[in-house]
Amino acid sequence: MSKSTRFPVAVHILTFLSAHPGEYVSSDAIAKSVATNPVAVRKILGMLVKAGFVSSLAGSRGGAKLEVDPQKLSLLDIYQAVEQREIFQMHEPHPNCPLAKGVKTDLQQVFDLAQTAMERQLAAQTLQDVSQKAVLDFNQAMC
Amino acid sequence: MSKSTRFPVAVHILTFLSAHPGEYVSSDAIAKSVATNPVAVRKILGMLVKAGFVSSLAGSRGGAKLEVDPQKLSLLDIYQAVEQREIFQMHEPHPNCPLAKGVKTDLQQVFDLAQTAMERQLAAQTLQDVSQKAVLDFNQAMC
DNA sequence: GCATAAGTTACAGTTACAGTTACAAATAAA
DNA sequence: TTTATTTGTAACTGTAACTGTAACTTATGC
Repeated sequence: MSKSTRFPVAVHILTFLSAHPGEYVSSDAIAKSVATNPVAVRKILGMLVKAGFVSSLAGSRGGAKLEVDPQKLSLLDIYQAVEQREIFQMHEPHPNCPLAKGVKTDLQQVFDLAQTAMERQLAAQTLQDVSQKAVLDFNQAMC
Repeated sequence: MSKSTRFPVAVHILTFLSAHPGEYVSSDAIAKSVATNPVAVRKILGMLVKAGFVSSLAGSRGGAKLEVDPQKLSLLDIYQAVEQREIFQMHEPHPNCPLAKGVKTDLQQVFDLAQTAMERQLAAQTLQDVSQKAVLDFNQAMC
């Protein structure tokens, strides 16, 4: 796979916003910390706005602002907002082969179990958990 | 991600082999059941040979043969043989930003926990578990 | 009006996967 | 020994996704 880094970038963005509570932060400022370009940041910010985690304001002195409590935002929430895909993807086996049918059914069940186990771990962590230390460090020495 | 279907295809291949114990099966026959082409099957078979799960024989009446007990081969074994990638990939944030550093460290830990939880589910299932029913169906009605 | 900034679209570059073709090497069977 | 079969591998193509860049529109504050 050419893998997406949308999920870690989204967490990074939200952490950045949580370090500036109540302020509108520009995609340009965020892009510097993430080490990417403002358009990439805005694309992901758009998904976070759709999910209701962030609000944005166009124009001078505009930007993005965190709209939820970092303690109440789980990593699973973030993951599902920006990365809706499932980990495993089934292939499309021969439709008339009974062996293929059996494999498909059983494997899909295992895939679901594995995905759920993974998601349970993400659900157990909040944005606060992963951003608290980072924000403290940040406030002592800005980028 | 453009996602790989190597893992489910590998399970399918191994199930097919387990339905023909002691026989050498050609990549062509397997390809028909998987609904792909023989070269794709041989590529994955090559990984399974490297992992020691399968042996192969070139030439007339050659093919691939299962070399392990389906009850002792976990889905995690198969997954790791054909799909070495990690689910989540970190981005490369600004090296001098303390906020970025903190996020990176904490997120990596969460990624590891989530990946481990997923792998534990795969480790709990054997090839036998997912192939048993399929093989029975298959022996009643071949593809 | 002007500067700033989000939002969107379009395009190029990169990477990964899947499928196909081709061919050398190995092996069994005639 | 010759022939047919089959693996193993390399090369190439097409497709899809992600990233980065540029250009443009829209919205807002000064």
